[in-house]
Amino acid sequence: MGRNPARTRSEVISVALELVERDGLEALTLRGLGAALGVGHTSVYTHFKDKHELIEALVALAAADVLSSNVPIGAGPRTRLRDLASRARQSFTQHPRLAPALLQASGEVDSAVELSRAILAELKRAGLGGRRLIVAYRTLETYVIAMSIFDFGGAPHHLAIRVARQQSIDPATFESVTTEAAVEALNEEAYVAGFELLLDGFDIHDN
Amino acid sequence: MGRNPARTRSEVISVALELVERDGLEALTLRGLGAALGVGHTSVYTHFKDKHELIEALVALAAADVLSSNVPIGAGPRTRLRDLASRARQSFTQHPRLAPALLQASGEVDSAVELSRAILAELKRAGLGGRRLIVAYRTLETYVIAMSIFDFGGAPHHLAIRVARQQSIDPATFESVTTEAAVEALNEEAYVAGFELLLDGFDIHDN
DNA sequence: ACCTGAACACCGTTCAAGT
DNA sequence: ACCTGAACACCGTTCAAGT
Repeated sequence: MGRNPARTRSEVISVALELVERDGLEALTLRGLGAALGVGHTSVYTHFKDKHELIEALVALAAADVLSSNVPIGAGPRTRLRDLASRARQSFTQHPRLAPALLQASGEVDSAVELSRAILAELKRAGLGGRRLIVAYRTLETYVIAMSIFDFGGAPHHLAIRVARQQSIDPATFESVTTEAAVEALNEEAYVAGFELLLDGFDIHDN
Repeated sequence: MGRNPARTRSEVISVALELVERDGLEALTLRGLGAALGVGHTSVYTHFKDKHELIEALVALAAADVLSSNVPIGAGPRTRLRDLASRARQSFTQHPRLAPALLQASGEVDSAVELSRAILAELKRAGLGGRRLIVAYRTLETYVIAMSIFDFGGAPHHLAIRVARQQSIDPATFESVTTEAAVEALNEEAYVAGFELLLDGFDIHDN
């Protein structure tokens, strides 16, 4: 009958993303999405051949603008890498409910590829080459993506609480480790500490 | 009617794990599992109140024996940590198809908690304390789990191929980076390199 | 205690049909 | 091009029933 007004592809994506953010990825349903759009559930097939293709679009959006420009031109390789990495971390963690999908899809996500190319370029600029270049590249890239996805998968918080409980940890330290805000801050601090140590170890400087 | 022979809980788990290893986690179906067991699909509810509970059991098994003893007694903290970490990495990567479930569940997995406690103990033995202890612990633990889960999520292989294709990389290097075996070796090399750099950076020695 | 089959409320996907 | 509703083959889960 075609009585309802038409939805654009990006309308569908953004409503789907809202649903995922509210109820989680596993709760995303074509039927529920149709209802949220005020449309029959089979209308989604106008824009996406598959539920899988829809999720791919969500992942692509979540991982987008890793390299949204304004990276300080003229900066040294170390500064550039740090900036690049934290931008990637940000975009990978903006939508934590998508983490499981990201885990499977990141090989196909354009912005992940962009990140890879940028990392490689900066490492070359820092003077690395040969096998050492390849290893450093792989370590840094995996570090950024894996640490970021994992931090916001929800696991670390429960883990911290359980560990703190079983260790005989003084109350102040316990508090500083198990509060949700504290865990987030600690995740960030641990990420930064590790990243800087890797940059040190691979001899990457701004020179 | 109860005509079929009874299945034990661990029989159910091991057959389910076989199915997951062959067809992936998303293909695990109570009905399919029942068929594989030669049993009505509702029989699974005898041992598990939920599909979720079944998957939790699979994850627990996959992450088990992280600390299956025979860690060289008398060894220094650095050696112990290296050993602990590689054992954890091994057990986390033995069942790559479970990676998505692991990502969500690792906070509840006993062996992950064991790993945490062991890491903390060794770091203390290495002389770390206060905030520095906490940060080092968090960085190392997340590094081991996240890098291991991510390496075997399947993403890196496709990523390597796409990047190598877009860079102007000489054929020999291309081959050394995109062969499946090469990717696996590179993942391992990158993991080890990063881990040693972190140990260096946190001043962890065998003393 | 363990298995069974029917039933229920849900899925994703296809398709002929409408505008 | 986009929406629709019915239909199909699947899900997980519940439950009364068997042994």
